[in-house]
Amino acid sequence: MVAYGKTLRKIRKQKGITLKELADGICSISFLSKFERTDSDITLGLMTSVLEKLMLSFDEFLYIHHDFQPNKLEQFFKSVNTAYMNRNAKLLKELKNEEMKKWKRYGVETYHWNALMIMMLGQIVDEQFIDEDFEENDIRLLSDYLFRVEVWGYYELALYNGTLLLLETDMVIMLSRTAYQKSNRFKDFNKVKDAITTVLFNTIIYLLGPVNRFHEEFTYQKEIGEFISYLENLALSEENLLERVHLLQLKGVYDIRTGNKEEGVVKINHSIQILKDLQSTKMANNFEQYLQQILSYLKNTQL
Amino acid sequence: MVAYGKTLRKIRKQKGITLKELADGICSISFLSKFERTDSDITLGLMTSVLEKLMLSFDEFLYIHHDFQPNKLEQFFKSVNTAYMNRNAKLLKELKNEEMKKWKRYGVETYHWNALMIMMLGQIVDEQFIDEDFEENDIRLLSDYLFRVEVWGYYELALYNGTLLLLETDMVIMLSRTAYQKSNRFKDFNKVKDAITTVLFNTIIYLLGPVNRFHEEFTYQKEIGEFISYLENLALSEENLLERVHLLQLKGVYDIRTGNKEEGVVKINHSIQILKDLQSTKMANNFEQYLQQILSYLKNTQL
DNA sequence: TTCAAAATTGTCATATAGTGGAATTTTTGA
DNA sequence: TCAAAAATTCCACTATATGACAATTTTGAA
Repeated sequence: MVAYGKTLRKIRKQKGITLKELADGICSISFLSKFERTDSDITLGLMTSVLEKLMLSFDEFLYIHHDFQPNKLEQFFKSVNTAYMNRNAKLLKELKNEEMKKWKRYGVETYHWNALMIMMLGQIVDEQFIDEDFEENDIRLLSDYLFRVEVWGYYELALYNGTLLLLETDMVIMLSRTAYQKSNRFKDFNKVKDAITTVLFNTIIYLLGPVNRFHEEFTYQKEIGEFISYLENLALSEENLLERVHLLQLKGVYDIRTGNKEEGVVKINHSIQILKDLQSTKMANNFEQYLQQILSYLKNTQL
Repeated sequence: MVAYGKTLRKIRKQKGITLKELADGICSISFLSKFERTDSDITLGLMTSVLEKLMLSFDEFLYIHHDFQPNKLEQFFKSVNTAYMNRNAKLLKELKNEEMKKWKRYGVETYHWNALMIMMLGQIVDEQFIDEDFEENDIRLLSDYLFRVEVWGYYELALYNGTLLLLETDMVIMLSRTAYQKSNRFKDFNKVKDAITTVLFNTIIYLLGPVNRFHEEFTYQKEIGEFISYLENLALSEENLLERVHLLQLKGVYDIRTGNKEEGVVKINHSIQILKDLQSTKMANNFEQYLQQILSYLKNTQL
């Protein structure tokens, strides 16, 4: 049994509410007291009523309970992502092993997908990463799962975001389309909406390709247009300035990629200027570096 | 008992997981089946494990359960806010009466605060709004509550945001300071962080005062500086472009308010330009209107 | 400090959450 | 189409969540 009761008592006291007031109309005083002292667990239905009366959402309650830390799911993706960003292959391996263990213990495939995602990220960090746990058609199984799930939530989106880079182009196009369609009902739920947005941005970046292939012919005009329209649909609200700046930049890259070099450079510089104006220096620098990379590459290939 | 079980079954099926797999290590298969058929409620502890295994947060689960609608708390503030924005006094009155009823029934003060907040908003919409339910020292009780609560969560911040406009200046300064300090631990919890940010912006706007008092002497330089520094602290992350634009605008207003008219106009125009560049037209228009209002007022008072 | 009222805890009865395994239904695949 | 296997439900039983009320502790006003 988890010690949620103590957290409840703490919060109740902080708000200056008595057991009687809180219990009234929901459950008996003595039981609430017992729950708060962790002498008993509580039913989900009762807990719902109690939190409602305290004007607390479940997530806020759990956030406090976990000492102001996000829930386990978010923590998982956060720690994987941090390890990946720091190119920490050892930590990634540990995280992978934990998930493999859970998979073998419970037989629930989700733990398997988690392990797979970590292995795929590990492979980018260190070419020697993949071990006996990885089998050739695992990726196939993973994408089968993603196609099969009828509603994509935060989990599926985060999972896909972690694996997208290593999938085939056709697969990415189909899956990203699926992702958008099957997560659409969450569009007013910020956490999930952000994950969809990330998928769409990553897809566009993937389709534009790495800079050292910018001289090759480009064939994804239609698809990029499609994903941009999804993004505009989603982040329609005027308040999503970050998304709008990012989109402006990517439209610039797209222009360059499709031959409109001058127009593209103008757009990218414009996005950089806005970031500088708002003192978002790091992001501005990243954008600038990327632009320089593109320009110097184009110069070299034209010689 | 609430029919959470059906939602669980739906999600489990969508993810292609069997009762056996999900129950393994958590509870018996037969019980999980019973819960899913709403033949039994479930303990909070068990539900936590189940959701963890499904890679779902409580909020996401409840969001699905409520047919992709936000939780009751958010819905409450949302509906109050919509009614206020639409200047719908009748609807506000209904909402108020509901909260009064709950207050009288349970004796829990939170419902009283809700009713008070609605009455205060109602008073702005319609001067005849306040009725026998409102007593002179109620506002006092409300601010006492806000001072007393040791940790401000989403509820307290939303409540304060709804009442701030009608409080005395000294009270606003103290309460906003309290709000910032006592909600600080939530700074990584987006929903609450947004509420803090709103409080701080509203406080700054409040302290700058209505345009038709811009000729009066200004004495809140120190306080505005304090609240701006809180904001910069909170929304430090480079990604909060909206907050940065908004802050730029308010710094401009501050400049004008303290005599630096030229500098202020430059800042505000800059913020407007950025919004226009990003096609956030409505916001740009609002900023522009506000600027025009200020300028024409200053012109008139100087004649 | 004292004492009554309010708030909380303890005790015991009972309703129901939760288990194990047999029975039934559904799915699979030859 | 039909067994065999897998998944789910049913049923009898146990553990524990929950309620009623008495006992105890805390609060706060005099």
